[in-house]
Amino acid sequence: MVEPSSVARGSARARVKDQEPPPRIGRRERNKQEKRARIVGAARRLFRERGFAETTTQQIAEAADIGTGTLFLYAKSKEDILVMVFKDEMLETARAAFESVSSKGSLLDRLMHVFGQMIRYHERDVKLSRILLKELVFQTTSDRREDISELMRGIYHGIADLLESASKPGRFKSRSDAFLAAEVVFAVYYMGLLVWLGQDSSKKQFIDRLRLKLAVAINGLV
Amino acid sequence: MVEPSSVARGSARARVKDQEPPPRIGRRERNKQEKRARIVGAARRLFRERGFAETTTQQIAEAADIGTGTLFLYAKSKEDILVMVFKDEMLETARAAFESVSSKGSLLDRLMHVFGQMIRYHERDVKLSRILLKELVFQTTSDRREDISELMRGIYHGIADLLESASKPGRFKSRSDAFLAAEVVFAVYYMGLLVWLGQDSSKKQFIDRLRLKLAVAINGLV
DNA sequence: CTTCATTTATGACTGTAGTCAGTTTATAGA
DNA sequence: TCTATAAACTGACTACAGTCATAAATGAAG
Repeated sequence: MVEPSSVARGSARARVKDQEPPPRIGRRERNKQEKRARIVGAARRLFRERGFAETTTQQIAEAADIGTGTLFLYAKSKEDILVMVFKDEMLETARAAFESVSSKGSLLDRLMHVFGQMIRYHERDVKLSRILLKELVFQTTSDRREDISELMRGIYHGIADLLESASKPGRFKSRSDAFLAAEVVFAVYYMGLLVWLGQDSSKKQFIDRLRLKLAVAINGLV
Repeated sequence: MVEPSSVARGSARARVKDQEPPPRIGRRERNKQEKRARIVGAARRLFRERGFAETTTQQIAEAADIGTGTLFLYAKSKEDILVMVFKDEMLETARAAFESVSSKGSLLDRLMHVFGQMIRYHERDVKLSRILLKELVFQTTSDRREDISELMRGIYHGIADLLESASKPGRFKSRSDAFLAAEVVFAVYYMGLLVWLGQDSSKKQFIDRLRLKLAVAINGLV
């Protein structure tokens, strides 16, 4: 932007002379990826530092060193940016939560361990997580939908694994049966989480109540 | 507004002479209520006719014959108006659904009857319901929160009644036990609804899957 | 290297939600 | 009745998300 084009060309030439493998296929693609990364990075920092409402798309664009219009080539809306930014972190959090679950303990304990980890993640920035979770169930763009179903698939698989390993062999006729049960478990968690983040009631109360609800679900309602 | 004050005074006098009980306490209050009703009426019509995004707050204010600024004295945001407008309809729908449930049939059938009615309500305007349900779990203003917990209480009570009448006497130690189970049931319904409204997958598939999930929850996960 | 077509980038611009300083209207007290 | 105080109202205004016509960059073909 400030840099004269001659200098830019020069550095490009220099790069070709260096030992890098031929960047032939996809300079465009690399530029795009790099720009996307800059956007995500800048947005994450700003959202964390100032909050969602207090960050303007202008500021994000500026911090990512791109034009305002360009930002909306990478995300359809401000909310879209939010999901784009935190989806990976959430997926990673979920993965770590499932990995760290001990094979000992009851099914309920294991589920609570997993959800406990996730809750701790959201606890770090309640205000932000609130908006994030609200947007997760309301995605318009197909790109973002793909992100979300990746996240959901991961979580459902994890829960289904837990359920299968804790129930007697014949309980689930198929994987999709276990998936169904996983959806039930997740629904209970997610709704509770939304309500907790909405009103800031105490974490302990939320956790205790979640445990009770999951126990009810596991053992049957009637 | 257009009316000269003398005429207004005259009519006030006339009213006093009539048989109406002294309207002393609260002319202001009545004006407010009337204005609020106009806002809700106008907003409902416009949202239904044109959709949420396509309706501007200016249009609502105009249709309700009030200034732009006044609108935001009655609702904190456009989303707030949406909830304000449809909360009553939803409560009424829920009430009717619980009332029309037959005392015959399994618990699952009865639950599905209730949810079926609610689903039919949302089916009328998927796009609008989608935004509405998204906002329901994300209310900022205390007024709106009150509205929503009224709605929720109503639904939880209804479900709890169904659960209690369908289980053997000692199953629920207290009403709050039944409430807990009701929350589980509702979470499963609500999450399913959100996903259904989000992607427009077929209603039949949604209903079938909801039935399966509720069966799983009723009989226990493991 | 030089077209040319296509993809990507840009920032001035637009429409709208929400605010606020100033005004009007209701009520209570004299 | 008139006056003072507080509540309710107002629309010009502001700030910001998102658009769009135009420009630059890229790569393919000659």
